[in-house]
Order: sequence, then structure tokens, then C-alpha cells
Amino acid sequence: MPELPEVETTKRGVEPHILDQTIETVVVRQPKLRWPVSDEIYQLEGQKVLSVSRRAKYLLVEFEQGYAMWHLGMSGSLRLVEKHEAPGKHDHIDWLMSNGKVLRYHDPRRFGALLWVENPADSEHLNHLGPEPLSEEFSGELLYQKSRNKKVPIKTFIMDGKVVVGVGNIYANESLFLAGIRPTIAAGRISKARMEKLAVVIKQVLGKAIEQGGTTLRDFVGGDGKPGYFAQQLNVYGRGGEKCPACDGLLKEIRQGQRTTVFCKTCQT
DNA sequence: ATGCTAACCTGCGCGC
DNA sequence: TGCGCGCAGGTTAGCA
Repeated sequence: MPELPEVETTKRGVEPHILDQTIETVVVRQPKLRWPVSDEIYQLEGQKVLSVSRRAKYLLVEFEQGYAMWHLGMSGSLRLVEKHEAPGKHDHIDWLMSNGKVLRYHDPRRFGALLWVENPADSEHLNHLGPEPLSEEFSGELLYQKSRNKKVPIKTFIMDGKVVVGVGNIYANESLFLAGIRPTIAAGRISKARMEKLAVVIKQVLGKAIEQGGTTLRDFVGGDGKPGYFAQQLNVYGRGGEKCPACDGLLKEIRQGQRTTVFCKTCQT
């Protein structure tokens, strides 16, 4: 999936096309997603889109009577198509809109979700989440406070949505490289100064990725139907065994949990 | 509480 | 144009 910048890019791409539109029909061809698509979703038929926003990696579409919440999982994407375009194999959901266009959800791996909630503040998916990484609330100070006495590796720590949302595997690797912090270090043993550096680079990396429309990944198509990504410089992600961009060493690849970590033994201590 | 693993599912690239 | 394996952007349930 899309990491946070990709969700933000989707939000920005889709918003102008669906805002103020009435959803006339919801077509669910495959309800078996990360969580089954509930029949409650049909409530949005006949309702108008009042706003589009993002919280963590969830895309929130506000209607008069509640919210539809999309999650793109690992391989989900949303785009606008014409009514006459036949759905493909993994095009699981369509919203047919009053302007004659169709918002179409595509997700080969089906780790995504479409949920209906009356009030996002009450949603169990949202109410335990930490701050947005690009908000003022997220800071080195916060990372430092939350990590005291924590033995979890720093990479695992920054990918924990209760600490800060939206830092996925790609950007966790990139941020730790830019901060010069080894991903395996216990979060609780990192100094305040280093945490401040880390918070700064997380903001920079995510901000830059959003600016560039996200990283090029094979499953994503932008909301307007054009490829949504511009190539972004990734220093370490996907480069295990290659030369470190900053020194003569080779990038080392390890597994942390079920995820691949790449780092430089010389530059990250 | 904390922390790790497995699970959800399909597709792709690699080695044979 | 085969076959099996491991891996891929996320999140949560369940177990020690």
C-alpha cells in the first residue's frame, strides 16, 4: 500500500472529482476485503459528498449522515473512470456518481477496506491513533517522551501507529538512514537530540514525498487516472547489497518482524 | 502490560 | 512458455 504520501496524493487527486457529487449507486463486486464490506455502506446511496480528508492512511469521505472510510491496504488504489469502462478482475467497488463518472476501487491483494461510520471519533480504527507526522503535535520531544524505557527497536517504534501514524516500511527505512540512527537500537536508549533529528527528517521525507506525488509503486494509479507517482530518490529502501549513497560501504539488509530493513553499518549508529 | 508471530490475498521475479 | 518459493506498501488478533 500506499504509504501516507500515496494516500494523501489519492485524496488530492480524487477530491475535486467527487466533492458535491451525489453517489447514486454503490456496486460491491467483492465484499471480502481486510474487513468485509458491510451492507451499511449502501446508506451512502443518495447522499452528497460534503468533504474529503485523510487521517493516518484512511481516506474519509463525509456525507450528510456519516462517513465512508477507505483504507488502501497494500495494493489498493482509487481512480476515476467513465461509466462505460468495464471493470477488471480486481476492480471490487464502484461508486456511480451524479456527474456520470465512476469512482472505482482496485485492490489485487484485498488488504484494503471500505467502512461506514457515523462518527469517525468513535471509530475503533481511528480513536487509538497517535498524531499526524506533519502536525505540530508530532515532535522529537514526543518521540523521546513516549520511548522512555521502551525496548522495541526504533524502527518498530516509529512504525507503531500509537506513537505516530503514517510511517510505513519505506519511509521508516529512509528516515532512519537520514537521521543516522541504526534501526535495531532500543527506542528507549536514544537521546533527545537524536529523536529531534529523527522527527525533523520524518517530516521532511514525508513532506517531500507528498510534494512529488508519492513514490513510484506498481499498483497505484492516481485519482485522475494518470500514473500518480514521480520517481523519488530512495536512499536505502530496496537497495540491500548496493553501495551506500553516503560512504564506501554496502547497505545491509535484515528482517525486523516480517519486514525488510535496510541500513548502513557505517552511517547509522 | 509487552512483544512476537501468523494471518488476511494475489502477483511477480527468481532459481531450477 | 513449467513449478515452487519467497517476498511485497498494512494492520490486527492471538498467544507466550
